Amino acid sequence: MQEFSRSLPMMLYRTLDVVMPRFRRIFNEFGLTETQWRVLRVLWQHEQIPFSELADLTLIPAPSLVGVVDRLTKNGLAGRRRSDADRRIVFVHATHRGQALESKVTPLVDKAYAELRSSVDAKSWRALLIGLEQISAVDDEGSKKPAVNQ
Amino acid sequence: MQEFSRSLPMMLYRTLDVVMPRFRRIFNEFGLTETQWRVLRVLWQHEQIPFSELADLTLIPAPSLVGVVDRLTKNGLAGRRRSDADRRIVFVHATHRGQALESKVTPLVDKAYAELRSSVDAKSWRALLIGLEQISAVDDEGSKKPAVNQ
DNA sequence: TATGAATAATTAACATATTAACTAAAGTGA
DNA sequence: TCACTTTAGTTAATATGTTAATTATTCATA
Repeated sequence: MQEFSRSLPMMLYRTLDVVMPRFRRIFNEFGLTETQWRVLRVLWQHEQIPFSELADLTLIPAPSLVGVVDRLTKNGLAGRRRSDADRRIVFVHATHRGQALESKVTPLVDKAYAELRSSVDAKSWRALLIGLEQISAVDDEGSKKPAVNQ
Repeated sequence: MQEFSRSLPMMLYRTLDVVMPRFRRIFNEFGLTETQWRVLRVLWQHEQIPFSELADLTLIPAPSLVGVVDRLTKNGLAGRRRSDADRRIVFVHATHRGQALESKVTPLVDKAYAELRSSVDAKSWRALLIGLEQISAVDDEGSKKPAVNQ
């Protein structure tokens, strides 16, 4: 695998290590973890959303998401309602307090994101996102779960 | 932050979600976790290495690495020796059993890596790595720890 | 309509991440 | 040499990730 530290996985991890701390500092100011913020970020654009869709959109594995929603609920930021049509489905939603956070956190996050983006030239930035898009479109032959668009 | 699912962090996480499962399946065949493999991968090229350097090269935070080395030690794959020159420093090394794994795991990992790489055209692959390199060179103004090259 | 397959969410067991605090050892200067 | 600071590794508390198994429903169909 060539230079280990230059392998794709290590480059991805290193990039996250450089990029995320600035965002986590913001989240922590509001008593949120990064994962909790990802959940709220999605809830803010959905009146309510099935648990499994929430897992897909946040990229949080379902077993982890159970605990995340538990803690958001305990902190009064989110809640659950079981579907009447299909009682297996659980809808998750943001409470008023959860919704109120959006206007406070979002500006700071947007600002940090703009700063990050401006620290790299536009062409490289675009090339990077396109490259990530391509790789993440590669499907894993060995995994059991078929791709969504299959 | 534009389309949330197209933001850089989410694209990075999604890419890892697509890329890593194929490798983890290999590691698991040998009773290794991904993190344990990253440690061994580095130990295989160092007779012994200071704990803090191991943390830097594997990108594993020190508090996590303590437990990882503990478990590798318990499984007879690695060990610790405290430095005589500076008794604060702990050297980590692979045992014979740990070293023996290299020739068994590496071919499978190399093969999976080659397959992944061949699933994307060479130009995009290079652009991607260059983009990651640039972003990971951006230093975080707010973080306490100064960059190594400062 | 009873029954086996499929689905959604959860639980369980273990490993790792995050942040802060702590201990032991070494370096520093009065 | 003593008090102060720094460094390396570790511990602690909490949150999340990974895999496999479980529970409750719903589906499909004989």
